[in-house]
Amino acid sequence: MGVSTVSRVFNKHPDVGAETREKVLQVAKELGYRPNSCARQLVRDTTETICFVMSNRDVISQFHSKVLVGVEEYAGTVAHSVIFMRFDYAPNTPPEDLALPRVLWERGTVDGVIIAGTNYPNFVRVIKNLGIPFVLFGNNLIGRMPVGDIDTIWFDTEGGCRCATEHLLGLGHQRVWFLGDTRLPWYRRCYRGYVAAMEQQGLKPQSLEVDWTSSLFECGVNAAERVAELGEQVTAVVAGDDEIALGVLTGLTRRSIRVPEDVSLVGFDDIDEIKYVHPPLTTIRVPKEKVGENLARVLFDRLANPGAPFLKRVIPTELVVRESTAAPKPADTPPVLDHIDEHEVVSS
Amino acid sequence: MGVSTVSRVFNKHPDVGAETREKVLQVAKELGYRPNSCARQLVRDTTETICFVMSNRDVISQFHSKVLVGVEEYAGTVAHSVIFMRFDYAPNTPPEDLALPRVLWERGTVDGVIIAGTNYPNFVRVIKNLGIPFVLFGNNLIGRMPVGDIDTIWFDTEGGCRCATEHLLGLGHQRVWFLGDTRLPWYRRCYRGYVAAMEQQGLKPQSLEVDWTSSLFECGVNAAERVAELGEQVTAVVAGDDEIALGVLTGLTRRSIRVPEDVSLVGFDDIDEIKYVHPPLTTIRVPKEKVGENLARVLFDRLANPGAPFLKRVIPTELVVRESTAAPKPADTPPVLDHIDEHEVVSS
DNA sequence: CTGAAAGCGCTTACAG
DNA sequence: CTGAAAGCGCTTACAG
Repeated sequence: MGVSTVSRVFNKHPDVGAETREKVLQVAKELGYRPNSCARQLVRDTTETICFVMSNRDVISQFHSKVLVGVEEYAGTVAHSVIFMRFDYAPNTPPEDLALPRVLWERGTVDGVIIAGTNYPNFVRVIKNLGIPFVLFGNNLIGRMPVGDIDTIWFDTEGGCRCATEHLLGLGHQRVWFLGDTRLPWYRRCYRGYVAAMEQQGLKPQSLEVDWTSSLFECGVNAAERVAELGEQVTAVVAGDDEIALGVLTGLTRRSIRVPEDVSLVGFDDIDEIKYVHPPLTTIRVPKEKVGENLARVLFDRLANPGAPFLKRVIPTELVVRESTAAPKPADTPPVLDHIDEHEVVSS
Repeated sequence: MGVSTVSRVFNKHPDVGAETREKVLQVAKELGYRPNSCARQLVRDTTETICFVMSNRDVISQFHSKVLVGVEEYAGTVAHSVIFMRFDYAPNTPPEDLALPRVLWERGTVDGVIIAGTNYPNFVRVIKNLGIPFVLFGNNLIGRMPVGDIDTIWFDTEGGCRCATEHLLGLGHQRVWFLGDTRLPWYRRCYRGYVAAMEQQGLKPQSLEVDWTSSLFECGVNAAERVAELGEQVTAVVAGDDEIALGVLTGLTRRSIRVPEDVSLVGFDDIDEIKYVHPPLTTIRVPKEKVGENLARVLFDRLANPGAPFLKRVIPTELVVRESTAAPKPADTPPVLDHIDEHEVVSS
């Protein structure tokens, strides 16, 4: 019984005699034989593995958890495993000085890489120059970088935020403010969507100014103070993400400003937590697993077809209306006093 | 320039001439040579990889996110990558029928595996019988299984819950109820800790009965109804985990039962969300990254020393007092009416 | 349908 | 200090 026959049996090669096959399987079972994938990978020049790198993050956010699951799931359908790896680097390190982790630097470990987390052009360039097939999660890229010669997956921040703003305008709001750190590209995109919706209605876009050095939640809490100061000038706020919105909600609640009776509030992301708060937040849902699935799909497409044109794929986002948004109160109606009853009415 | 010299240079072998080394590095750079780890692994009979399997879970919980990070971090220190893999199986499948994923079944893919997620004895047995080095995260194991011949890592549920209960008793509570689905082993351990603390004080342990078929959050909400019915008979509740506690908090708030003024509440886990709620929950902190680190550490110890005695390591948990627990109100004092002011006092 | 042989890209004794 | 040679466990033409 030659070794090549055993190989054929285990690779389900068609032309091998039925009884030979049985015998091989039989003997293999008795001997506890299990093929060595490393040897196979060496000769076939494929690693059956991709790498999911999460750059510059200490924790796996809920978003990244779900993206990772989406990636793992899709990879499974094409018989690939996924290595999860964190990787920290400085934005300013010149590409030639950037020390890559072994998994990426060496050959024979991964067929391709998905670049997630927060990224900067230097790292992306290194991977590109090395010739490793990859796809980049675009939303959290910081810094100028042409994306014409790479594959990127995005979710639609601008469209989502525009939609959120339009939802508020549709409810009759006019004094809608934006809250987000517009120095960061993802909040800037968010802001653009907000501005587009406002200007469409001839309304003036306005941004709540806060100090962005604390945690997002705390910044939200602080922003609530600004909202309190502005009083009647703000009837709704569009937050750059749910964590900020959660802070705003907490800050407003502490000041007895009611959501949505006094101020409507909308977040972005649709993290699970916003179901636990009172009231549950209206938000823009990002299809996180789908982002992961697309990252993987595009990577495997690239692997299968290295010469194909590069892709920039944008995944649509979706408005989820919950209980934190309502029509603004008519200016001359006195506020309802009973908090609990008021809310029961709204949520029914 | 022989291939063995190149190998020596890249493996930092000491006895290689300085100028030879330089030349090799020089030429390697010019040619863009990068070693193939797959070939190295084949000859060295090590994969430089471990597998983190998360069994029977659709999503990566916050707990598992952090455990995974802990694992990845430790693995990095010993130059190993970690493959993240979900794996679903039925509890009742006989071990011999359990179809293992390739990564585990074949040789040469991983040196060892960390079994996390929710597990049953059948899968653990298969891995054990296959002879793959592994360590099991014990807390979410369901079903009877001797752990004398395997390595397990646990966090201390019973001690934590006992500590939480003692905290309440120390505040003067007597009518402390437990809430958790005691058909599941982790809540049962929690319950045991609660019972131990109660009985120590000569108090009768009592468990809130609810239907456990909905989500944990919903079950908590429903339990709040029972609390409302019981009225003065319950001054504090010990929840089996934070998600349940969050449900209880929401349910109580909807019924205008104040936490902690009317009822004290303590959770278990210390998930991030409980900082966003009002009041922030007292809970038992599980050191999640440390659980991950220990899973990895014990696995690599096992790899280094296959004959060592098997280990059951229990990671201590820790009480975190926040604002959801306070002394019970004196029976004859009328309840304070102003919700906001009352809370400001408590939280200061 | 089956087996002997070459070869994947390394590492590691073994000579020199 | 350096190189030729064997070998890791497979796959895949190539003969038969």
